[in-house]
Amino acid sequence: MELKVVNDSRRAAYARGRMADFAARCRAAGLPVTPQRAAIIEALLRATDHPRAETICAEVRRRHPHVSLATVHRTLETLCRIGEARKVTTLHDSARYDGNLKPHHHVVCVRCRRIRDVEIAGLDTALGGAIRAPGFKPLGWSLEIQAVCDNCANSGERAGRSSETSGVGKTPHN
Amino acid sequence: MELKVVNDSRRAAYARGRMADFAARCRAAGLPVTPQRAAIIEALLRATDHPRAETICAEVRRRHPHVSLATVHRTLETLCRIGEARKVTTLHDSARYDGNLKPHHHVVCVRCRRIRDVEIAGLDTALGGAIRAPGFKPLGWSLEIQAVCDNCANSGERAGRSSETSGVGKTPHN
DNA sequence: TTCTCAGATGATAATTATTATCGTCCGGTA
DNA sequence: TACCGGACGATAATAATTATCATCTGAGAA
Ligand SMILES: [Mn+2]
Ligand SMILES: [Mn+2]
Ligand SMILES: [Zn+2]
Ligand SMILES: [Zn+2]
Repeated sequence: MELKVVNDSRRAAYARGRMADFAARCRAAGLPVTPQRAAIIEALLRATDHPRAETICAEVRRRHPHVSLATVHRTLETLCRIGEARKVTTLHDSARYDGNLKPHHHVVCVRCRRIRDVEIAGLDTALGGAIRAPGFKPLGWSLEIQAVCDNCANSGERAGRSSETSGVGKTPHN
Repeated sequence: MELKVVNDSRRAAYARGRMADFAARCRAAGLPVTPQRAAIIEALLRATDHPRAETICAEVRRRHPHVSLATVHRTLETLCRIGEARKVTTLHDSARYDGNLKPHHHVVCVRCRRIRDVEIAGLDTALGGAIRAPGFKPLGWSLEIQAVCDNCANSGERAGRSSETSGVGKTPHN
């Protein structure tokens, strides 16, 4: 299993491609194309470090000093909803603790935020030899499986917060 | 690669074992053994769903109605620091967004919270066939590698928040 | 082009989670 | 049993996010 840190040099081309049809994709999603939205996706695509709302806001304000931080928050969630961005941190709202010290991984229900332990035989052994990220000293790793639990699947209701749709797509990984 | 949801039935025995030497391990870490600490670790070990501070507080208050929520927060962080618990959510403090829609994973510096993209050839293919968690409909997954970046390793300073030590251990996974 | 309006934005208040402060209390040791 | 440093409870402060609401604007209709 080969690990490599993604090369920044390809980002520019990727970003340009994404910006090219951004307006069209907005309209396809039924959203007006506002200058704020364009500036925000542009800043997000330019960033290589998975920025927070406030960082993006600061970046956007260099050209559009009037934009509100609330708009940046709202827009980022909107971009996640229409699949133009994703949230790296699916469980950032409140800290969750674990008393189980044995190596294991987690499956998370994106609706009710239930978290259950899972063991994946062979994964840790396979990764153990492969994790050599240049520029970083690895300490450990954890796999999070995003899912919908049977409870939530049956009852159409949402027990969790608003972020069900953000960050997780249909395709493997997000 | 075989995935299985961890059986609850083994939890009771595990919890009993952990409680047995909890006092000793506290003293070994130089911490007084207070009734609050015992009650909190007990509640955490009893829980199977990776509770939040407030949930644990509610549970603890059934027997000790006087405990403060602040103490529960403090104690959970302390337990993480001495390795009696861990935080499932290493990046819960503020949301981080990603414009890169291509399947990839992340390496996170536990000090400055820098997040970089990594690609791990073969991982997604290997997991794709294996992810069948009973009770859950999987939507996707993501691997987070905890690490210390070279910047932080050199400068002994901490640029990030307090949670460097919590949640991540020396051993693979955490 | 001008008109119209649903929805977007900005300003700001409210909410939520967490951490800091500080006076009092107590576990551990002599 | 008396002492002391750290832990606790109460509460204030902070940080991130979300809600509210008056105003503005993108985009289709005329
Ligand atoms: Mn767990
Ligand atoms: Mn990424
Ligand atoms: Zn659920
Ligand atoms: Zn760092």
